[in-house]
Amino acid sequence: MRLSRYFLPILKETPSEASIVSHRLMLRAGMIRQASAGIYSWLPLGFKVLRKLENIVHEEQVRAGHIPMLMPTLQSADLWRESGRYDDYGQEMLRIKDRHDRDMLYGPTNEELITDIFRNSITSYKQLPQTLYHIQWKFRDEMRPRFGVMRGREFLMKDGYNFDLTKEDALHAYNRHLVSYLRTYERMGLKAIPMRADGGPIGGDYTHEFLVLADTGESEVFYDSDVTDLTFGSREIDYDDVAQCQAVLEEFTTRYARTDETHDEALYAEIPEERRRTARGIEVGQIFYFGTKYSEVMNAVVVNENGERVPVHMGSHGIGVSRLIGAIIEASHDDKGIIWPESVTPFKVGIVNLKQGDGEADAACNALYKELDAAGLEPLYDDRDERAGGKFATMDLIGLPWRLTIGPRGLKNGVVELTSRKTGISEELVPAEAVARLKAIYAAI
RNA sequence: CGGGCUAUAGCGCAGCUUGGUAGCGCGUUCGUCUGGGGGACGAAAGGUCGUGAGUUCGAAUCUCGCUAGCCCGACCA
Repeated sequence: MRLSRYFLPILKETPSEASIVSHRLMLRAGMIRQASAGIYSWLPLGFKVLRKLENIVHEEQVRAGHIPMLMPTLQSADLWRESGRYDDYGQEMLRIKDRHDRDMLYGPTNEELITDIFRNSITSYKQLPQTLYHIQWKFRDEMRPRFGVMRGREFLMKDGYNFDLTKEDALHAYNRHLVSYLRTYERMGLKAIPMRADGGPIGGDYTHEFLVLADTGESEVFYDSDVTDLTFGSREIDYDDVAQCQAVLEEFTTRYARTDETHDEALYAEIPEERRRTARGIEVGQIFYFGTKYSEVMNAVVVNENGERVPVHMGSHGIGVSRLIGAIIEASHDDKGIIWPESVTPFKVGIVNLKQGDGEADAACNALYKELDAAGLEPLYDDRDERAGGKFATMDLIGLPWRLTIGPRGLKNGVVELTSRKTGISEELVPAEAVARLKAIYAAI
C-alpha cells in the first residue's frame, strides 16, 4: 500500500476523550473513531489488525477440531425467556422491538440460540460430540463504557459451544479450549495467564479467565510468579488425546493464579513469599463448563445408547477479539507509539523514502515496494512529500515492526537501512539482503 | 446508577467572571526556501460557539430545560 493513497488519519495531538494508552494510540494512529459511547468505527488500519486477530482465532479453533459458523446479532426474546435469562440479564441487555412489537435483543452471547439450533437437529448420542463457534459482534449496554475498545458496548467476540454426552467428554472439550487459547494468545505475542474465575451470569462450575498482565487492567490478580514462566511454545498437541490435553490443563492451572473474585488468602499464603505476586490484568478470554444448565431448561436432549433421553453437557468459551487489540497495545508500546508483534501487525514492513522526488530514491523505493508486495510482505510505502522526521514519527506511531529507510546517502553506497521498531537497532544492507532478511523473519512467524 | 466535569474550526485549547469585532497552536491549501527524527518564511481557506427557550437594543458570555461526551466509584468480555 502506498501511504499517499491510503486512508490513515493520524493525529498529532491526543484527543481529550482518551485516558489510557491503548485508546490514545488507537485514536492517534487512525485505527478507530468513536461513533457513540462505547461504539467504534474501525478505520482501515484498525480493521486490518482486527482481521488478523480473527484469522489467528479461526486457525487455532479449526486446528482444535471446532467448527465455524455464524449466528445473527439480533435475537428473538422468546429463547431467552425459555432459559430464564431474559429477566436475569438486566439492563446490560439491549432490548429492541420490531415493527410487529415483538421483543428482540442485540445478543450479548449466544447460548440460547446455539442450543436451539442444536436441539432441532441433534437427537442421538451418535452425533456427539459437537463444538461450534462463531466470531460475531456482541452488545452489552455497559453503564459506563470506557478505555476505548477495551470496554466498549459493541465488541467482537469469538464464542464457542460444546455439546457432549457426558461430563467427562465435556471436560475434555474444556481442556481442548484451554490448550487452543494458550496457543492463540501466544501467536498474538501475548502472555495470557489462565486464572480461576467466577462464573458470572453465564454460570458454570469450572471456569478459567485468561488475563494479560497490564497496569491498566480492570482486575486485580494474585499469582505464583512461576506461572509467568510457563509457555506452550511449539510443542505438538493431539487435540483428541484426552490425557495430553488434561496434562496441559494441569500444567497451566495447578499453580496459584486467581482474580480478586476468587482470591483465597489462605491458599495464597502457602506460596513461598518470594513468589507471591499481585498485579492487574486485562481479561481477554474465558472458558466455562456449565453441565446441563441450559440443556435442561431448553430441552436439549439426545438418546443415549440405552435408549434414554438425557440432557447434553455443555460449555461455552469466549475470546474478546476486539478488546485484544487494546490488550496487545497496552502490553506493547513505548512513548512514540505502538509496537506490533509480527503476527498481528497491519503491515509487515514500512518503507520510508527520505527524499521523495529524487530519481534514485524513488526508483529504489518503487523496486523494493514491488518486490516486497509480490512476496506477500505487505509493505506500507510512505511516498508522501514529507520530511524525514514526519515520516519516522508516523511509522513509529503506527508501530510496524520493521522499517526500511531509503535515501540518497545510503544509496550512494548501495545500501538501505532495516530498523527494528522494538529494539531501534538498524542495519545497513544491500536491498536484496534486506528483502531476504524480511522473508526469513516472517517465515518464522 | 451515585459523585464530579466538559461541549467554541479537523485535533488541542483560550475567550465567559465584568454581554457589543470569535481568537491561538497544530493540521489543511498555495508559494519560496529546505530535505536523515514532526524545518523556516509569506499568503489563504475553514466556526449554526452542542441544542431549545428565556432575559436584553444586543448573548459564545447571564438564566432555565434538553442532549451528547469524559473522569472517579459500583458493575462488567
